[in-house]
Amino acid sequence: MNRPMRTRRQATLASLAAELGVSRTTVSNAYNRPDQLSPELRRRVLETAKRLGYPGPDPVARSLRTRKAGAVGLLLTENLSYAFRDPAAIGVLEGLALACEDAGVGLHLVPASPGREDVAAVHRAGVDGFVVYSVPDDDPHLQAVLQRPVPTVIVDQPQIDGVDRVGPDDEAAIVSIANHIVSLGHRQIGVLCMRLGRDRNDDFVPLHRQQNAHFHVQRARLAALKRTFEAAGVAWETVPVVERFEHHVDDGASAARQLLDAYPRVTALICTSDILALGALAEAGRRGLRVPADLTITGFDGIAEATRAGLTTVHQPVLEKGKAAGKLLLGAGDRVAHKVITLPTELHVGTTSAPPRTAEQHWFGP
Amino acid sequence: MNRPMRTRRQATLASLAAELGVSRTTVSNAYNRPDQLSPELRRRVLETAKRLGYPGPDPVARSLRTRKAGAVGLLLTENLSYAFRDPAAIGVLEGLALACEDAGVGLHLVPASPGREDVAAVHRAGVDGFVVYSVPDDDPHLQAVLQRPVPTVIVDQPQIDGVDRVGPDDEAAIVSIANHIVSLGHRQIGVLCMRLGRDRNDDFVPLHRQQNAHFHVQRARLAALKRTFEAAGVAWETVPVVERFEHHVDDGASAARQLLDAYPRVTALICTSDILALGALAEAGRRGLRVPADLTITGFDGIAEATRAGLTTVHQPVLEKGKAAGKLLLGAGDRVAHKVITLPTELHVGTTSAPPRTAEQHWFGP
DNA sequence: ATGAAAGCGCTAACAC
DNA sequence: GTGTTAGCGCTTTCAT
Repeated sequence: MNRPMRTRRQATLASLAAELGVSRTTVSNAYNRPDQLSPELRRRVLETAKRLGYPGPDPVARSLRTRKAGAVGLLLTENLSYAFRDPAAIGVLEGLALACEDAGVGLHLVPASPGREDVAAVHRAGVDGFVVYSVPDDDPHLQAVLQRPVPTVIVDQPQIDGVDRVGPDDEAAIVSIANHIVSLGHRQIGVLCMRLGRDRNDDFVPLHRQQNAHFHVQRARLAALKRTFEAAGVAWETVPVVERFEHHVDDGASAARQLLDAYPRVTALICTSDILALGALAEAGRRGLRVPADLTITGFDGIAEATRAGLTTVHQPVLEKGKAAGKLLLGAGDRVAHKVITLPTELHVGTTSAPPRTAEQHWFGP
Repeated sequence: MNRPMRTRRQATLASLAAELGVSRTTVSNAYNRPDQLSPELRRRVLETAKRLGYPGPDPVARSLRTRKAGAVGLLLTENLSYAFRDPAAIGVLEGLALACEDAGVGLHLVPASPGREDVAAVHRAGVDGFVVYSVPDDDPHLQAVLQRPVPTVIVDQPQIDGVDRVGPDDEAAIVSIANHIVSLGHRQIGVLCMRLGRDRNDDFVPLHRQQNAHFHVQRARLAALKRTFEAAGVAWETVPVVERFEHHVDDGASAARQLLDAYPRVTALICTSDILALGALAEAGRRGLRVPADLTITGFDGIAEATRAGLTTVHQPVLEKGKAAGKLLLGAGDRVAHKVITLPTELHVGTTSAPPRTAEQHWFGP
């Protein structure tokens, strides 16, 4: 296998045409519309191209002319490690990539860490549309995306009027978890949640922060929990909520530790992600708490590892989410009305939830 | 938050300039070289732009002019699910994405499933270079990439003269595993390996297929094993090698089953990836074989789950691999000589390897 | 500090 | 089946 020359693009479509003594159109057709010229001529063109080291039409020039970049951008503001280590995020990425593959278009990951307020990358991306995945509602990159005159689909959050969106039925999902917990009899609960804004707060979350969370999904989940538990007679102000900025299993563990240290009487820990729940599970083990006898723990997402661990959680179809976003975007055409696609979720009751030990057991127990 | 108009790009840099009664240069400068015009004029330009709904310079046109796409392509020929479900591959992807982020360039995933022989996507990608990850040496997409007049870096495989490459010291790695097994005293071994070519062969692997494998890495690993074991007096023709086309834990399990059914006297199973090894581990459990007392199992990669499982394996720095590839590509400039970067690996002896039960134990055992 | 001129490399009408 | 004509929207010397 020998290397082609790596010198600066020497031949262009025009020079090839000149060399051959034909028009540029003909050369262009040789590549793009084989049926528009005689096979013989086409053969000659391609052969000469090879001889001259002409690599075929320049993709950028073609894009300019055709007004199609052949790629969709993916905005994923969280720092990448956050995304690449969350199986749920990877599922979305895979689904989106699958949809792109089907359509034969590339998937362009936009470099946008939370640190760099540098929105230029969004402007520089040669894409026909954007998928935005789970960013806070005040994200400057998102603003920049919405400025671009191309269709956009948001996955999960935020919810923005007039912008296509695909996400799970979050409301129903979290309510199903909450009802499960309530009906088991739990009244002393605690909540572990993911970051609520772009600022770090690895601590308990006061009410106003819960209500002003910049991540719509987390905000909605907390609100739904509040509603459900208050309906069951639990005063939400008494429910401890602990937040973590990072999203690894260890963070779930430390959050659980912080919460249980301060509220040892809690009988159920509701986590807004499986990752956090897996950490909580580990922490429970470390403290000698039996799950679910001593402590009920629930997650959210339904990732494979959670299933293996028997976690009670709500499963959401992440792969489908990504696929749906891709299809929605690629089929956007000149659609007038915008679309919101809501995907179903499903409560999976595992082996980590059970009724709380009764008050008697607590007071007179072993 | 209100939606910008989604109508076809109405304003261009030229029309903006006309509207303002200034030259296009000035408008361009307002965006790209703020120091080249008076703050006052710049303000006017930007404001008018907003009023006219001009979204800023078109990225594709800019790319054509500057001859910089601001993105690197990633060719990942395997079907995406293969890649997105292998933690080692994800590590590479993350590392590469990190490097791109640092440099402020996008990462363009090229749609190229093995099914679609459609190489056009490679031609259509507006990128400044390519990273190719672990493809067979006869991959047509790879050919297409090499045709393009942009720098290319190959990760892992194949090895091609004159093309930059970054990969682990595979040779040393696999030899360290082999020596470990040999020195423990194993002589009855079996091997589980990943796909050796683009054709499916979920079965035992005859010698000629081993030697002609189109995946360089697998070929090299098998060759190194052969060498090492023959030096220890094991005739390689007697060593069963089972191949799997897919690469999930279940595939490792079924491969182990196939091998152990036919060769029950095997005392050590060498797997060319941790995923396969995890499957083998599961299968061993299913058969009531104790690991490592009854059966030694080793992996390759050092993924997190393997570490948790205590697997004896060779760890390779996947994140670094991706980062190195990105840096190499982005720093390529007009370098003359090509580079090969070899990353160190490390044998991690876990709890899945031990000396074999002696012949006596085999024959007169319980 | 601003403008005029000259393409970057290609494709799409439309004519022949 | 092949060529002619016109840009796509922008940046960049080089003048002024």
